[in-house]
Amino acid sequence: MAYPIDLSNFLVKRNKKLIPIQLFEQFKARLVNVRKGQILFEEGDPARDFYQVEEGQVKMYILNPEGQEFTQGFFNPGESFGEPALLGGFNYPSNAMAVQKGKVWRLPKPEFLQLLKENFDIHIKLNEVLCKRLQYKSMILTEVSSYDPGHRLNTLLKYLKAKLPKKTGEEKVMIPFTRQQMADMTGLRVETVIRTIKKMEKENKLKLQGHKILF
Amino acid sequence: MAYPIDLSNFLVKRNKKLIPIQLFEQFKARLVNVRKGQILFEEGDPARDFYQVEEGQVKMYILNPEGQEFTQGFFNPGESFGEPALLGGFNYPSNAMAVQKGKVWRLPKPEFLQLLKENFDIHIKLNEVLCKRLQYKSMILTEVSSYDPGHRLNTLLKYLKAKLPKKTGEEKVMIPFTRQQMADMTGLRVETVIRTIKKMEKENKLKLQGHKILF
DNA sequence: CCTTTCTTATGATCCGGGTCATAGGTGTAT
DNA sequence: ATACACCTATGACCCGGATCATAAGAAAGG
Repeated sequence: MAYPIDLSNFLVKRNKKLIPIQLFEQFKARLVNVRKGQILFEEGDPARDFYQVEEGQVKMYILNPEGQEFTQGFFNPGESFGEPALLGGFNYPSNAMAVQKGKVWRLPKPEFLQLLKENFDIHIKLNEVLCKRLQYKSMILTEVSSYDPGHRLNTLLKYLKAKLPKKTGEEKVMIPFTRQQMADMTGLRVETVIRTIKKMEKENKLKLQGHKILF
Repeated sequence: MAYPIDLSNFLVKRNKKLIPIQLFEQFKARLVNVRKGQILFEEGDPARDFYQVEEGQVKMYILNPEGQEFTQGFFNPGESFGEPALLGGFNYPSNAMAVQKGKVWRLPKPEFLQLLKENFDIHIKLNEVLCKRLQYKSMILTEVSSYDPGHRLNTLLKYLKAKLPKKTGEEKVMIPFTRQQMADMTGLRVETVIRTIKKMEKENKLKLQGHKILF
């Protein structure tokens, strides 16, 4: 289970709205309030709507029978989620949960397709989003399939650093994730992440400020 | 290195052409001859063209520094490849090699975008392809990150079985892959695949006919 | 304030799958 | 027929990360 800290700026650059509010309104999308911990859909559910976060944060994840979680991704304001199942025509392969209280746009598939048809630029942006997600998955897959924990975490941190907004002047960024969350993203155990992070500090691959990771 | 057996019917249903020849001709795409083993692009190359297999088979893969291969996918006639980098705007994260002699369509990005703009149905089909590829990656990622070899191979075989053309009447299909190739697809070692396949036979999860796997 | 619940942390143990060595089987090319 | 390159197969060994136990720090909520 995730620790409820604020993860709001993360995994994809902010202020990159796929679909603007005005278009949602034109196509009569619904803006739904979600409470913290609310499940939006579960593994196996059929995909009928397009979803985009307006406020808050959504996590997609799967649990294996032993209860271990693997995080597929975090989605922030302006970002859509669940499109693969919608456009690929299959049931959701994972769960979606609101990490915190917020608002989410829902647009039924037929209206969504019409919207794409009438807005080529958005359709192209959607392609871009899907492609970047494939890139992320390929990267993680490569790591998980053949590298040791140090390499895996290094790659994850590098990726995060590139996505996080950089404060001018400082060359290191603070990683806004707990070790448990990094474990869930890389398929490692929390103890392994803890030990590896310590080792990486000794090797000067990162700095620790209290428990916070500077990379 | 891959063993040059015929893998022609595999991983995605056949006869599903994304873009028909007539459209390629209309947009003045080039039909390029490729020889067996030819590299079409390599990790790090910028993505400038859209590719679709006309004849033969293309493999995308990465090699880690120790030389171990991880297969990202096989692409058969009618299937496109390399679109993520093209549409996501990043360099190729992996290599593409012709597994056998064949022909490949190449269409520069600007013309490709124009084609999509004028053909909404193809744009939607492209989305579907990308989404299914995401589905496959998520599946493999889930397996690799938290399951044992038996579970991983079972999932891979289940997936393959669903994609392979089924002969009516028979409930088992023959898996057209070597153990090395299955290892490259699941991130396992060939010895582990061999041992696990044998164990699965004892557990009646599959049948062996000589060395061929019936699932 | 205190309690709860999540965090980070560290040591001990264990075992599954990687690694290495060796060998026989199978298909293709010459 | 022979050679070669890749395949399947099996045993021995080992090590890295999972697992389990335990505990102290930090944050959230009443």
